[in-house]
Amino acid sequence: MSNQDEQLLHYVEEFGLFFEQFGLARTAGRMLGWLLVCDPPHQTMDELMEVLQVSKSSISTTSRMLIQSGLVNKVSFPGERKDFYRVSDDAWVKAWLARNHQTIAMRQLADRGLALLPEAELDRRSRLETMRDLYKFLEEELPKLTERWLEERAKSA
Amino acid sequence: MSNQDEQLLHYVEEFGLFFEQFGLARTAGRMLGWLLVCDPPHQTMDELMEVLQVSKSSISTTSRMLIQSGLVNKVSFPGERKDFYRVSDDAWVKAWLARNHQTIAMRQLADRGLALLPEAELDRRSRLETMRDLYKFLEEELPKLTERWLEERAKSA
DNA sequence: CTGTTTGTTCAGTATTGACCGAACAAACAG
DNA sequence: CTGTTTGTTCGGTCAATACTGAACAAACAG
Repeated sequence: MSNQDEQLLHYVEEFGLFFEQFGLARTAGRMLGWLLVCDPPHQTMDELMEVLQVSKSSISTTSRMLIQSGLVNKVSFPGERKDFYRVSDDAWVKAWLARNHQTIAMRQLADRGLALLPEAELDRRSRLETMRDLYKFLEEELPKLTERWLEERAKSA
Repeated sequence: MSNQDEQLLHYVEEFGLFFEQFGLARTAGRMLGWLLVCDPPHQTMDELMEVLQVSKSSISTTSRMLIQSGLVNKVSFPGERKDFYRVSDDAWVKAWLARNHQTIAMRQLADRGLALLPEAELDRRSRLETMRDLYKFLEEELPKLTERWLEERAKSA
């Protein structure tokens, strides 16, 4: 194994650990990391098993999850029986949009709490209102930011 | 127990489950949820034990973590030996800032990967560049958004 | 100084979930 | 039809971790 491959594998581990912080499975992070640096960009299950040193079943389960979340695509080629996996072109926009959705969920959560507190108890409501106001603001502003990014991206391409 | 208390406890459970999604411990989410709706806003360990039905040691560990993350403050009162816990005034801004920091970490992660790939292999670098470009954009724009929020907040207060 | 209140730390337990190997299913080649 | 390739599903195992109870430490009251 070349020196560069060794460094890349180390990097892939780092990638796995990083995404583990966010509740993603270790293997999912590693697979994503490898698919970002591998050559060619599309890889088979066998190749992933070999590189990441995990079982076929892990690859199967993990890839299904990554595909479900939109970060990875399954690709096929004529005359080739194996499936290939590669990172989605818009993987990171998808990831970013998923986080925007979380802010909506936060605002909704705050609202559900406020619905349980009497209108009259102003002081008691203020904590949840602070929460709701921030996430409401983000709920409105983040899509604009995303839009700006997509435009800027389209221009430079 | 009143009907409202029952609904609130249900809500607190919901809160716990929601934050569990993000890797936060169940109890931490429950505690945060309760501290958002309780009356008065400051609560003792004993009260939290009673309401959340968890051990003293759990409250101790969990509160320390929540204080560490800046979401909760420890408060005391003259002539009162017990400690009180309450949600921090700027808890949600803190939470939001923590997420901004994650985008920085993402950009750095992408850059570390790019450092391992030869300058010449343009195709191979493009995946990581896509990742880095988005998070670079967010790294620059999110602080501006936060700033706007703080100004708006200051005005209406 | 003695006993009580308050909070932290630690060893043990239980639950969750990621991973593996094997059995299975489906598609294809000969 | 038969055997091979490819991928999924499922039961079992192992590791991580949240939680508990008990022992401990620290601060205070009498």
